[in-house]
Amino acid sequence: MVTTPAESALRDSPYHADCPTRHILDRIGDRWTVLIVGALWDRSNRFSELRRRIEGISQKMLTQTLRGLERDGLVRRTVYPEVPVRVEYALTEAGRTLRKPLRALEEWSIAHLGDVSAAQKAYDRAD
Amino acid sequence: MVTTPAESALRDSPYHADCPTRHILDRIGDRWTVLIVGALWDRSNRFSELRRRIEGISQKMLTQTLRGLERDGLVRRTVYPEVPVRVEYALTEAGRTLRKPLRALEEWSIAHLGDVSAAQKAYDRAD
DNA sequence: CGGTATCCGTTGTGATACTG
DNA sequence: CAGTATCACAACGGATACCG
Repeated sequence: MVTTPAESALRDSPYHADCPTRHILDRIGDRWTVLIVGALWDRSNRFSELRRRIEGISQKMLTQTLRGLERDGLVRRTVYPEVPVRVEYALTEAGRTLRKPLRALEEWSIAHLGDVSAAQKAYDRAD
Repeated sequence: MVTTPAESALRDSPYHADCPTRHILDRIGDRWTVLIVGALWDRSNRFSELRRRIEGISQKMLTQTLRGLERDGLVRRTVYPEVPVRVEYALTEAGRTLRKPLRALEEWSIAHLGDVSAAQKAYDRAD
């Protein structure tokens, strides 16, 4: 039997810091991670390629987010010692397993974000 | 046909700010939302009850997070004008639809967080 | 090319005091 | 009981300059 978010969310303490769902949100909940994972979905990318494809990301945040993903074993960094140096980033097998939960999030968004937006407008008009 | 995170993540601009997956992460990616949704999973709760059940949450963050969920139509707030006043919070039908994506996140966490933790240790030992 | 280092504004969160 | 108001502080992220 699989536990529900409801059950596990309240099973742990203190601060429920080890709620499993909170842990993955710490991992993918930031501004850039899902965009990088998305960009690496089909094939590996060079650093500069990622920078171009992900509009608005700074060099700092691209490096920082990639380092985090590499540290967690979700992305593999490969350096080809050519001149100039070439660095390729690719999802690992573990990284690919993110597909299912990310897909679930995306499907919810597509199905419900219109309602959420309407609810916000109604709420703001009311008060 | 359903789009993948990979495809949709890079379709939009600028900053890919309207990637659907990013939008739901803006909604549930904070520190307290999933814990509150979890606490409301089976039944409605009073304000003080939520405060007791969710260890470590401050009054400010509980209020603030509940207001956001109410504004988005995911939680319904009901005031019973007794003395002293009683306020009940419950998930709406829309709020209950979060079950599927939250469950997917939780299953990933349970299946993979051990590997992630091991990868972190290996990475930190290496460098 | 693929980074690091530094500075700095913004945002998220917590502590505390007060209120209808 | 269920909040609101205010202050303080740390983390996040962007801009810029520099480097192997």
